[in-house]
Amino acid sequence: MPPIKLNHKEIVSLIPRAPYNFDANFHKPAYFPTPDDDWEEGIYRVTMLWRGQELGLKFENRGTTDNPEMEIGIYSQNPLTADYLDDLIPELRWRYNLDSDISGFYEKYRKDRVLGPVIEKWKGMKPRAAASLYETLIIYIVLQNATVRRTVQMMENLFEKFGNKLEFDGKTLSAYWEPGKMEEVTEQELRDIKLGYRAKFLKRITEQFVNKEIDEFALRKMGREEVRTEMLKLYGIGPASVGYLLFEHFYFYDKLETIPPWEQKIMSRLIFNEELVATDKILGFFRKFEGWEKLAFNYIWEDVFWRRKHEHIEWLEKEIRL
DNA sequence: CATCAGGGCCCTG
DNA sequence: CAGGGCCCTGAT
Repeated sequence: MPPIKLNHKEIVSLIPRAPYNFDANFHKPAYFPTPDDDWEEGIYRVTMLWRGQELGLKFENRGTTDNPEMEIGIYSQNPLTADYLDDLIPELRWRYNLDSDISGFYEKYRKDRVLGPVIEKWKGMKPRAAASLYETLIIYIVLQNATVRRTVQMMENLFEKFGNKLEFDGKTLSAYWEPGKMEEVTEQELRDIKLGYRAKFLKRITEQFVNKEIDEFALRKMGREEVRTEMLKLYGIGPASVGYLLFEHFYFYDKLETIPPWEQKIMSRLIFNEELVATDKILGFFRKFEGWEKLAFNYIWEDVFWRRKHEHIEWLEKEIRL
């Protein structure tokens, strides 16, 4: 299938709440790569499926961390109406976390021995959902019990089978699909593209979205515990996936409760300079960042993956299993 | 060659 | 609440 050309373009300008670090928010070096987006300094391109339309988005940095501004090129196959755009903008503000206020975090921990320097370096960095809840759940399912290479393989197979390719601004990127498209296939067809036992999880979750049993917009208004309870009802979503969802998708910055083994190894090195420290001890370290435990964890985490881009860190390479 | 664990989760006893 | 099984892949 040749790519769909998105020849119409609208431009909007948005001002995030300061501080907002453009590159640290659009590019997350700790994530495995997916074919739906593309980053270079100051420019981020991504596809988006919104209200039945396939879009190409090009974000360009037009400001600074303390005085942030961005221009967004919105590419589409057919012209977009003013109503459509009015509805899209708030969604972009949510997905790229333009509005949440993290100034309290900086005021409190600016002088912290461990966190202070990292905050200084990455001021204005936040988690961002980027994708819809359905799309994010697919990612968490294929992450489970798999190495990065295998996760990448599964995502590629999924995009190949269900997604379209969109061409805009000289690039071709893959787009996600409506749940209905995956609903049509059998579990066996999903197994055929090497999803293994995860095929059942995806089928069941897809069904729940097709039947409109999950309302992402209602979830965004709920409190943390309520969201946790709702997400745990999803077949194939357990405590580890929920831990990521709460922070990365629903922007709860507090309550660090569990540390998966992989993160435990890396945090042991970063904080205690030891090979392996008990999770209780690591949790104890983060307890002092009350109300911001997850965000504190995330700053230290993202920092080492950014460093990895231009610095060889031997022990880290061993932990990143491809 | 066979065996095993991996950015988990479900189900059973 | 502990432990087996699960898809597939690369490491040993």
